[in-house]
Amino acid sequence: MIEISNAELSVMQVLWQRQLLSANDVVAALCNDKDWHEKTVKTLLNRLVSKGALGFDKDGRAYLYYPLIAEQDYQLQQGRSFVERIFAGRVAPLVAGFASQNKLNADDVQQLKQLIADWEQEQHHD
Amino acid sequence: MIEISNAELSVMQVLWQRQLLSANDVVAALCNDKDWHEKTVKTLLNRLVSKGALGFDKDGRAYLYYPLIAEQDYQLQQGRSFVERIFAGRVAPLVAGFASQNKLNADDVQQLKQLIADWEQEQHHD
DNA sequence: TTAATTGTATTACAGGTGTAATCTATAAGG
DNA sequence: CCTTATAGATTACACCTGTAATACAATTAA
Repeated sequence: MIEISNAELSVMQVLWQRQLLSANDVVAALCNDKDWHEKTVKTLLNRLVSKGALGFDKDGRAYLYYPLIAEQDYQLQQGRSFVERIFAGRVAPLVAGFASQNKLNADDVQQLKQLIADWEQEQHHD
Repeated sequence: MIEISNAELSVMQVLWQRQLLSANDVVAALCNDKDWHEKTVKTLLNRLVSKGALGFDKDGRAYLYYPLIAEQDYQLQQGRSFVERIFAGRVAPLVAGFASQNKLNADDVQQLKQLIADWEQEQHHD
């Protein structure tokens, strides 16, 4: 499994949102929030290419980067391994934590209800 | 915020389960599953003490270790920061991932329903 | 009382990470 | 053509982490 570090993840997130960006595009997108040097971002791009997380097409001298792994896949894999490590594999206690900190909103609850409904439907139809 | 590494976390988990264990107790508890050298576990104990995650009482020449941070606090903090990083702060998509991989069981669903009921109760009583 | 054992403390060392600076090759400008 | 700016490639460097080995101190055994 490809391991993506924290700083690298920020770069991936830019490219998950809009693909085929040049290094400078990525720098521009990131340096709004982050206070990173251009060289830092280029290092991260390089490392991500080495790791097989990004590919690129050449556009003259510059590269246009794109993700080689889908954000959803990454989220699934990370979610599973995180919940495994920290919550012994049970997701409900994590949600309980959010609830206890008032970090659930109506949207979340709506989505959760739908998930539960679907799950029960699935059970029933077995 | 205290940062606890992966290997260190395994040590913390032993001490969250039973406090006031000697280094050898921790080694014994861990070396059932993990294939770690005794020295490795002692290094981890040391690092955790340095980080302020563990304290100890002396028992003669040996130390008896105990956690200085509660597992629940750690879980809350990690849960929030993980969901923030990977899921833009929304917990429902993480649960959706579990559902999609058939990693929800009846217990989880029961707990989630209860959380939702409590949440709605809370809303209603505002 | 000296030697062996056993706890903790210190040191080791390679690979990953955050955070760049420098090198090198090429395209663009004069 | 020659110089400069600029793209990616290579190198840097300190700190963290996984994974111990070695050093030191005190207790126990002989």
